[in-house]
Amino acid sequence: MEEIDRAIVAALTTDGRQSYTDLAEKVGLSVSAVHQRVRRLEQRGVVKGYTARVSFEALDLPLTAFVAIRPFDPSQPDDAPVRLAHLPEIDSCYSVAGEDFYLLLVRVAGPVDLERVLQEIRTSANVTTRTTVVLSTPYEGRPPKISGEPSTRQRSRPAGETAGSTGG
Amino acid sequence: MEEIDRAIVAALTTDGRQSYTDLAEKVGLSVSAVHQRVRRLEQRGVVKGYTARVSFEALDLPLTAFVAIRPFDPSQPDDAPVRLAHLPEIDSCYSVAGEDFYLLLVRVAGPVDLERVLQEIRTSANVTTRTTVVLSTPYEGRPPKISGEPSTRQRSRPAGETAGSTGG
DNA sequence: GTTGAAACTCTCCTAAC
DNA sequence: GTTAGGAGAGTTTCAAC
Repeated sequence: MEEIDRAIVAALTTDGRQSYTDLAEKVGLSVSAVHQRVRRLEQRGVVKGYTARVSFEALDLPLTAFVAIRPFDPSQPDDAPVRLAHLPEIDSCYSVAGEDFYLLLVRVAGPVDLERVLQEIRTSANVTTRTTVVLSTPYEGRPPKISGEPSTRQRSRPAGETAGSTGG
Repeated sequence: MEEIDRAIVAALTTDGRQSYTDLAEKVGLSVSAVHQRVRRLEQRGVVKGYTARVSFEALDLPLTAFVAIRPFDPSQPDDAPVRLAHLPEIDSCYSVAGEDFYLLLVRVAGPVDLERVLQEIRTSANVTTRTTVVLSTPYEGRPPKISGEPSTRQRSRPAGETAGSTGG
């Protein structure tokens, strides 16, 4: 992807609601050009959507924790993500390498809710849990690398080949 | 916080760029009323900003990993977050309870970059690392609980007392 | 705290270069 | 890629309830 597109994405990650006028000024293009690039980024799925950054403390969810889970019976079908999807306290679910199967990020009001959610996780997905409580969050969800020129970066597919493109 | 404000926050978390017209229709208020509530939520810091949700694969950052760090010398001043802030590959930094001091979420292009970032983390903050590679992400950054009525939720401070309020 | 209307800005499309 | 124009929609403020 081009450098100017990365700059647009970085700007939209910092402020997803800024006007195309501001965006155009930041990346040094006209409003029309920026508008067209943003539409293309959205169509290509590079920009998947927009969301508000919220204060979880203000939402009465001051306690964050990571919950590593592994199944009681590893031979059973592994559908923990779908079995846990109904729990609104789970912010994110990562399938991970290592001893654990999944790593969950949960946000609750306090220890009492955490205990309840852990019980619900265990019973819903038939798993054991190992919980790491977050004490503070120095930073979270920072904008991705603005990066002008990739130097040491390896590629996952041969150069010149693009996924899903047949020439149109 | 009121139920209607929570509904607004939930809607903005799902789509941070929707118009006040749509927002008003969803929560059953007029456009002006919704607009005023959103402004108050922003001023109170409940809504801290807006950001684009991006595809890290499309940004050539397909490899996500959790990096748990702990210092070589625990007696040294603990300023790892600031010493690591210059690394754009670090998405989030959590101070955690347990054996480790911090848990980092990093996003890179591949194993080669991961190795480089790990070395930079170790040298920048004088820490050891234990890395957990993310294989896939079933879901991430889900909207927080919409919640109409808190039942089992405990409070972190006495009812009727609000932080920073002296009567204004 | 809510409503409705007016003024303004921005988005979005079109056309020509 | 750029500039220019313009219709429509959305944002923001204002006065009144």
